[in-house]
Amino acid sequence: MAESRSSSCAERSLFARIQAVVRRIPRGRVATYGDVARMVGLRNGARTVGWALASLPGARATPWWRVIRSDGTIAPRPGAGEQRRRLVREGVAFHDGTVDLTSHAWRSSR
DNA sequence: GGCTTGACAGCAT
DNA sequence: CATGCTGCCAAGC
Repeated sequence: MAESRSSSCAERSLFARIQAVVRRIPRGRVATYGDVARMVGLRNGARTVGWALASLPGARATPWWRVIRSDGTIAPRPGAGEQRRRLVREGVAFHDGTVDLTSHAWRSSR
């Protein structure tokens, strides 16, 4: 295989791919960084996903707030409070500051 | 070219 | 249950 990881038919930057995946998350559901990473083709690129979301130009229509940690907690970053507020507003149930992934973990059909 | 940083995940202590 | 270290991927300097 000549292709390494990039330079393929759909040469979309990880940036665009990650955004696309995050946009696919239905309202009232959440996904973890590791899950999103796998959806874009990375096995352990959870950090890469964080990098992409952190680099978001302006969020636009990217529901970054639907992306949380694998523990069901929210990253300790400025705006985490708002993130939790948005999730709650969408119908996500929090349990002692933790999202109930058992009920809200979004499973993409790959 | 290589080192550092970053919205992480998983395992060991 | 809390803390620490390592592994992985990409961008910035």
